[in-house]
Amino acid sequence: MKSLQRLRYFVTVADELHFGRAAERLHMSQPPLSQQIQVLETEVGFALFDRSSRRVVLTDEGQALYPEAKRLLNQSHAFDQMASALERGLAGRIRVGFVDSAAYRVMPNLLRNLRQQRPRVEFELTTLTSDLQVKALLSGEIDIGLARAIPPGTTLSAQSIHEETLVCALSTDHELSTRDAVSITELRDELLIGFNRMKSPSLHAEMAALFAARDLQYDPGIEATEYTTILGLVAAGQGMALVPESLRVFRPPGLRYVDVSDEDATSRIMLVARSLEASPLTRSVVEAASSYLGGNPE
Amino acid sequence: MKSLQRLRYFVTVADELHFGRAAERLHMSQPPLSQQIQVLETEVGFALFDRSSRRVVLTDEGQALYPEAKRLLNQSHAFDQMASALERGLAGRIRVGFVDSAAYRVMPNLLRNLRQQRPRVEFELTTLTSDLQVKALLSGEIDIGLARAIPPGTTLSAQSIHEETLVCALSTDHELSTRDAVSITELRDELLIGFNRMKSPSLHAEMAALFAARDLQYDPGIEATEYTTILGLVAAGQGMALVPESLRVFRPPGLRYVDVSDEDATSRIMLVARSLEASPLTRSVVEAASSYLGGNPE
DNA sequence: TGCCAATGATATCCAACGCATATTGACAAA
DNA sequence: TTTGTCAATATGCGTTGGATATCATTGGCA
Repeated sequence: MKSLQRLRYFVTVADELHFGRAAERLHMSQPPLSQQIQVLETEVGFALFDRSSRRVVLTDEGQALYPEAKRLLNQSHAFDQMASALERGLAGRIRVGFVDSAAYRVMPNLLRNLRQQRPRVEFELTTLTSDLQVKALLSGEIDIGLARAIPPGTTLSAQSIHEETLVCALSTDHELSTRDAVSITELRDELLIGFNRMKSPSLHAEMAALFAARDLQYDPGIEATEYTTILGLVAAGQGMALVPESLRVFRPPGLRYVDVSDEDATSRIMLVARSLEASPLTRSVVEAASSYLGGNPE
Repeated sequence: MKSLQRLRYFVTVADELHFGRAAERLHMSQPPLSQQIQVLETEVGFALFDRSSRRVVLTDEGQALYPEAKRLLNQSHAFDQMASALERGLAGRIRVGFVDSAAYRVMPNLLRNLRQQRPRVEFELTTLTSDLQVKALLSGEIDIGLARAIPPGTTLSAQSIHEETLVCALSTDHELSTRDAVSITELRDELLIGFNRMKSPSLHAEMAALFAARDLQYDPGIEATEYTTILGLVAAGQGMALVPESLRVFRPPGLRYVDVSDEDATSRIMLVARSLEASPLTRSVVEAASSYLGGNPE
């Protein structure tokens, strides 16, 4: 097929069975329409219409070709739709990095929401620690991050998308395990398990700040890089830890969660992206994600 | 989408990732190719390629659009295939009329063969007596007929596609029913059941000629318009009949078939079509059908 | 560091294509 | 026979898409 335009002419004439009316619908005059149909007929090698000055009908071949032409025009429309969606950032592939602790509540909820709002966007998911997300964003390996803490002074844009209270995870053997709630100051002499200060400096710093506000030192005796590891160690009786409450879905034997009474004992999940140089797609997805704003359906 | 040509350019450049080579493959020079890509990029509203003077890569959006473009080009190719098939008579819808006695052997075999040779042709089948087929052909109601006898002097083209011997169908009560074979002259005084001479004059005439060659009168006492009716009457003891041997598949109780010894006691099925004014499709199907020539797989 | 080869973009020109207007030709109804 | 309708033909023109020539950028290499 040489020209989609001619095909539109064919379909329109086939629909109207009248050159004059078809030309009108196509916003053109009748003679060139007749010409273009003739051109198409020589292209395919047979007559598409039987026409007298009184009536126009499709030939058998024209009838057989009509649905094929329709299909082609539909496909052309689909192409335009796709191009338009891509232009407005409503379609494409976007790479998302997220902390493993978001995998159980925040990420599933957000993803369900995004898939609904941006059905033509494909998401490529990777779990990364908060600090690795920053690196991956800056190097272009991911487009969006869901991090718990980001270091200050980057060129990244960030906004809180979900906030939750911290709870204290401790062994069922521990004397505090029967309490309804504990305060951070009560943890002064406890053995804490926390994030690796080399691999996750930002998260470590956030906890340190929480303790410093109470003139306490945050100095975990054991360090890990994932919440699941930390919880495993707690269950094994190696110490206690402050973790976001969404981690409560983990209930290994020997482990108990106790509320933390301090108002500021919270952890936020930030939506992070390159502020400059963000593609329309990224911008569009960030916009869709921020309208979600941590709503918690369950 | 405005132009399929531009889309071909896009796909080719995306395949080669090199404007010079792509232009070569497209049998054109490089500058207009660059131009057309630029035109396409303004049409869709975003860049399709990231290009330096050293290397060309698809943008994310270009990558997302590529499969859609491929689909569109595939559909275009399908359209061309269809047009070409229609032009050469390899596709379309063709209306076939056939005598009911061909429904049991000739028509199924022929149809199986045709579907294989012309997979894109749709067949619309109607049973019609030989003489009605002639009328339907001339009025354009059918395109091809499978008839046992056609009147002389029409503008129709006809060729034998299947020839079979006649057998004598008679009641098991009849004295000849135990014979291995009978000759036509032996039927001189028998009560015959034959075709209606008004509704099927050609078929009647053919039988009459067979008898006349032996100085016999063909004068059936009972007339019908379908072989199945005739056989039913024979089984009911109303008389005997000469029928094509393919009717032997009908074995109602009380009916027996006996060979006819006369060499010329045959019936042919003719492939009939309008000789002038035949569409390429009809011509093509006639050609395919005549190559089959009554081969009898079983 | 500076030159060269490779490669895509730009400039300019021209032929072909597709559209418009005006007119003709065919055909059916009054 | 006339008239009205409708598609086809004739002619002219602006736009598009192609070619050739040239420029600009960049990475490799001496």
